[in-house]
Amino acid sequence: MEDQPSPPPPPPTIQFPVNLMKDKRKVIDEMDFFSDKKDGGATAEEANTAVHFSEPNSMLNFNVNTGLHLLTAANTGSDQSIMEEGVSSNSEGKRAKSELVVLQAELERMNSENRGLRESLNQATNNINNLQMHLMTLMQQQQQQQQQSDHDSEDHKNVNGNGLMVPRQFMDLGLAAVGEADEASLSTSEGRSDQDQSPENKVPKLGHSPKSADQTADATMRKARVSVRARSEAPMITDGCQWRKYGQKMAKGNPCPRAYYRCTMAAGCPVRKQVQRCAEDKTILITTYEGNHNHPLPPAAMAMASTTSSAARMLLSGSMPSADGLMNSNFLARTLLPCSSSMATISASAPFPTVTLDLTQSPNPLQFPRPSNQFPMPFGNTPQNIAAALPQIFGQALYNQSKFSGLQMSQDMHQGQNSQLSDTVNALATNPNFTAALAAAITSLIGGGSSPNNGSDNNNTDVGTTTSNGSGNHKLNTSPSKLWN
DNA sequence: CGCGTTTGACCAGCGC
DNA sequence: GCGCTGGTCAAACGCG
Repeated sequence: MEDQPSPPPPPPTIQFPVNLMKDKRKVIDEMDFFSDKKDGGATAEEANTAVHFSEPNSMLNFNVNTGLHLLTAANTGSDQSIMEEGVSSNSEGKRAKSELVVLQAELERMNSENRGLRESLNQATNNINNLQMHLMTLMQQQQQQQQQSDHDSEDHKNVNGNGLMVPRQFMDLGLAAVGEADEASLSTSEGRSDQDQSPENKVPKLGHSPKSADQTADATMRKARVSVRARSEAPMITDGCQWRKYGQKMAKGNPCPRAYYRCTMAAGCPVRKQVQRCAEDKTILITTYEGNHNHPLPPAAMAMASTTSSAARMLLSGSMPSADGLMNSNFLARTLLPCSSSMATISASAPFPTVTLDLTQSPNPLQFPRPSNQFPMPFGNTPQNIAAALPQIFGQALYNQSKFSGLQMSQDMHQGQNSQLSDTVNALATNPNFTAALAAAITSLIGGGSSPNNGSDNNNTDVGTTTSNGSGNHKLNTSPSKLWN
C-alpha cells in the first residue's frame, strides 16, 4: 500500500495527519496565535502537547525550538532587512515592507510550528502503535505458553474435563494486516474451521466441508456485528472507509430512520454498516458494522476492521448458541478496561451476535491519572474522530478479549488457570505506559464525545479517509435532519 | 454529465 | 397464507 508520504497536503489514506491538517479548529487556533503575536498561544500549545504525550520533552522542545529558531532566524533576517530599509528615506514603504517581512516571518514560524507539531503527532502515534504492538507481543507470548500447556493437556485429554474451547485459533490471528489479510487469515490459514468449529461451537446452520467452512466463516463473520455507540450530532461517524448509502428505512420502535451504507473502497466489498440514532437519546449515534473488508485499508479503517473482525471472531469462536457461553461481559469489560466496566457489551439476544462498544458513558469510572488536557492529536475531539479512534483503542482490546474469552472458556473459568493470564492483564493494566496511553486516549474520546460543541458539522474532518470520503459524509452533513426525524 | 442520495418497490424471514 | 419487519434494489433526483 501507499506508504504515507509526508508532503504538506494531507496524505489521503493516513488518518492522523489528515486530522491535524484538516482540523479546522486547530487551524483557527493557529490563526489566533498568528494574530495574537507569536509567543503566547504557540507556547501554550507546545506545552500542552508536551504534557499530553509525555513524550521526551527534549524531543518536542527540539522540534518546537527548531521552529522558533527558524523564526528567530527569520526575524533576524527581517531585522536586517528592516535595517537596510531604514537606510532608505521612504518611511511608508519601509513600514509596509517591514510589516510584510514580519508577517512572512510569522508565517514561517507557524509553518515551523506546524512541522514540529506534526512530528510530535507522529511520535505520539508511533508510541501508541508501539504500545499496542508491545501489548500484542506480550499477549502472544502469554498465549503461546498457554497453548503449550493446553497442548500438553490435550494429550491427556479430558483430564481437564471440559476442553470446551481451544484458544489456539485466536492466536494465529495477526493484527498486522487486518485489512485484506483479515479475511484471508480468516478463511485460509487459520484452519480454525475444522477444529474450532466443533458442532457445539458452530453458529447454527453453518459448517460443512472445509471449503464451505471458508464460506460459512465469511457468512458467519458477516452475521457477527459490532455496534458503536457514541454521542455525536453529526449524521454519521467517520471511520476511515468510504461508504455509499444504499437505503434508509424506518425501523420499528425508533422514530429515527436507519440508514444503510455499503463500503465503496473496493468493488464487491461486503462490508456494510447501519447508522441510526438512539430512540431514547438522539444525541447517541449507533453505528453497526458488519462484514470484513476485501481490500487494503487505511490505518483508521484497519482499526475499525480490526474491531469488527475481532469482535466477529470473538463471537464466532465463542459462538455457542447460548449467550452464557458466549459472553462474560464482566470478564470482557475487565479485560478491556481494568478500571471500568460495561463499556463493551455483547448481546446474543439480538438477531445476530453483536458487540456493542458504548462510548456514551461518563468518563468518571476511568480513574487513570489523566493528562491535564486531552490527547490533542490523533483523535481530535470531534465525534467523528472519536468514532474513528475508537477502534484503535478497542480493536486491540477486543482482539485480546477474543483470545481471553476463548481462553476463559477453554479453561472453564478456573481462576487458577487464569491467574497467569490475569497476571499478564494486571501487569499490563498497571503498566504506566499502557494505562497512561489507554487512559489518555479513552478519556480523550469520551470527554470529546460528550462535549456539546463537537457535533458541529464543521467537524467533518474526514478522519483518515481518502479525501473523497467527504463527499458522502458531507452531503449527509448538509441534511442531518433526515436522520434525526 | 457523473456520482451519490433519496425513496418507493421488492424480497426474504419470521411469527401468528 | 397473511402480515409485519428488516434489508436491498434501482429509478429518479439533486448537486457540483
